[in-house]
Amino acid sequence: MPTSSRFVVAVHALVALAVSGDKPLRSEDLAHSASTSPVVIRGLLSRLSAAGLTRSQLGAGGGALLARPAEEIGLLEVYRAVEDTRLFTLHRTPPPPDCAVGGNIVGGLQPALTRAREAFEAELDHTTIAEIADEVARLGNFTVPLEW
Amino acid sequence: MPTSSRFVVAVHALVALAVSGDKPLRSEDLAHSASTSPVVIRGLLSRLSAAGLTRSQLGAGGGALLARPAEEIGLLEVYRAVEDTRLFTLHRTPPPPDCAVGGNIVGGLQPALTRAREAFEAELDHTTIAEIADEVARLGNFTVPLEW
DNA sequence: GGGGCGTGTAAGGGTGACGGTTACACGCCC
DNA sequence: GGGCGTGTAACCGTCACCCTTACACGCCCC
Repeated sequence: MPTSSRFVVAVHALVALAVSGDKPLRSEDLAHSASTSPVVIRGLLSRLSAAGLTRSQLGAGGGALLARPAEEIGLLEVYRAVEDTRLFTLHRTPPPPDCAVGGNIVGGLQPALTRAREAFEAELDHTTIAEIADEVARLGNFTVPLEW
Repeated sequence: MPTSSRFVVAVHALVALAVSGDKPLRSEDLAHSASTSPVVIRGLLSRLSAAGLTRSQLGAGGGALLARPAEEIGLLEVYRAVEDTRLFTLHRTPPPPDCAVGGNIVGGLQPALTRAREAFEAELDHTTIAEIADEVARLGNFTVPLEW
């Protein structure tokens, strides 16, 4: 399955906003930085602002800003805000309920799948946009906020 | 993205084989139990046998069998055997290296993504086909091996 | 030893999500 | 008020997934 690149691009955009500080960034700027199109970025920002992670300033000199300090934005929130797909996909058509295995496999398997998903999410929740931004600044040898 | 249902269907097939005991099951039987087609099942069995989890008996009365005790087959092995997609998809086209963020985001983000993937895989590795089979038998109120 | 059963694999088609593009209405700052 | 930038809809190309059909091969049973 092609999983979507939305999560990584959304983190990219949020890190760019964190690095930018108080200066709003246009969707065109973010699109250039992430090698995608402004419309895709605006679609992501639409979801992120609905989740309370960003806000937008209209008009000339406008653009996107973080709605909260980068230290308070965890990767799990970002993941949930932009990713539609589930970690596991069940049978395309449900198995027959009158089958000994088919009728009980979903119920029997679900707890294990849930545990794996929760372990995944808990680990994502441990990291914040600020940590990623700091690491990017360290790798790129620059300081936050960065003047473009 | 539609993620693939291969993992769940593969576990379904392996649980059916575990429940069946020594009696080989045809791809047609497994397909019926999982509400899919025999060709899809054979494609999964092909991957599972390549991974050393199942083996096949040709000819009349033939079918698929577990190559190892169900207690020794972990869900992570199954996942790796049949699933092609990655948990995270990076930018469709790589970000520009000369960008302060674009040039370092992948390197800065990778460790967090790896930790999440490893937590996910470690949790999957804790569960075996035998445990799922036991739970299915409990829910279905039957005993293993089951006569069909 | 031959007939038939069952596997393994390839090819083609339908479906759905994703990402890109174009287009356009609205709101806000200069 | 003019222009900048956002927000959203519509359309399209692409790709993985799953299903179906088809067929060659290997093995068991009679």
